Amino acid sequence: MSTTELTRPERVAVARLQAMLELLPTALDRELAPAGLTAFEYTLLEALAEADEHRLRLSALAARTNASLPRLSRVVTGLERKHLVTRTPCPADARATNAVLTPSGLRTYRDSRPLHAAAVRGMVLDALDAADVDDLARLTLAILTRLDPRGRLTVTGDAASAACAADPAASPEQCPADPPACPADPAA
Amino acid sequence: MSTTELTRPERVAVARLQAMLELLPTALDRELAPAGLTAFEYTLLEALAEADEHRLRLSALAARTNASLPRLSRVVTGLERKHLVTRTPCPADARATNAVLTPSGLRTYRDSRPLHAAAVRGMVLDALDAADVDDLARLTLAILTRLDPRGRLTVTGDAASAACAADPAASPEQCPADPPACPADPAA
DNA sequence: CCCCCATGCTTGTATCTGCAACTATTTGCT
DNA sequence: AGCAAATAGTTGCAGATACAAGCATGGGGG
Repeated sequence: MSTTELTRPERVAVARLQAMLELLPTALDRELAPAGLTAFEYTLLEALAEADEHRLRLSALAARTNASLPRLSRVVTGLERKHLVTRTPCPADARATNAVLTPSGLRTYRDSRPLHAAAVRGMVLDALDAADVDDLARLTLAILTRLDPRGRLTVTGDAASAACAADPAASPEQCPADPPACPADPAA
Repeated sequence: MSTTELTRPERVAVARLQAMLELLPTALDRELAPAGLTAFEYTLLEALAEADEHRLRLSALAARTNASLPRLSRVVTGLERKHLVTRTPCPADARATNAVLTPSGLRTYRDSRPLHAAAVRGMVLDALDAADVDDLARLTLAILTRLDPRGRLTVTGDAASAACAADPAASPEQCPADPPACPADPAA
């Protein structure tokens, strides 16, 4: 196992992985297009819908969705233009901004869920049985642990923390909550 | 297994897959940056280096790399600007254009291989054992078969054809060769 | 109390990508 | 032949992203 040459099974796996990396994101976006959303926008709405008060700091949202802050900022601007979210300043920290799901945004998210589920089923899950799904979860976790955007995964090194960063769908509220979770209700 | 709701293991697997889809491509590009290449450019050079006479029609190149023709055209233009490939008209079909690897391009590809291998190892393979690699190959094939860019995979439906389209690294010369492989040497 | 640095976010710029429209060439049908 | 449809590539245009720079606020030492 030299450091330069890959074995044949490795080359096969990597080539297929690369093909999937090339095809899956654009295919997902196309299937979600009827809802007027990109896959990434859907992910944002999902994160907000699951969040307490439907409200999350931009940096927290960026961390959960593995997006850079510049990117997130612009996408949120786009969602604001569509009246699906609003920006509200954080009373506790004037630097921070909360993204808040509007009623319309929540409705859009809920309306899009079946479409999203169908897309994911049609392109990924229908090709796999239950054991395959477990394998997929295992392999992706192993790979994600090595990708480690900043120290979010390896700082602690424990599987729970890794699973948290990788699985916004699993149990988002039990995560360490990167920032101390900005106060939610300024009007109360 | 209703058509709307996903099970929890499914959500976990999908969330991790999505995270990987978000992080892996940009991470690969960053690791390959020292070579002055994007991951996609490297893939193109690899395909040409493995091709007969280091020469491939643009449409064949696009098919092998799962890229759209417009995208490929522009990237090839970029590689031409760097003197890594040249465009040569196909004598047999005046519509077609061959991309040909220059000596400099071949050198660049060979020089970049260790860097690419190290990147792939560091971000993917080192996280997996031999059995995991097999699982990865199996899962990605299953998913790719359902993605099916045009009918390239399912037209025949047999595993060999699917493997061919998904595995340029496996045995590119045994593939059906989408176009009849344009004549190579106009000067001979 | 003030200065320095870290944090949170936004924006300018360059590049990339997809889609659609367009040109040129080949193929098939009559 | 002659014309319609398919194929091969290129390009205009709009939208998206990364990187770097910039701006404002917060948190500590001196």
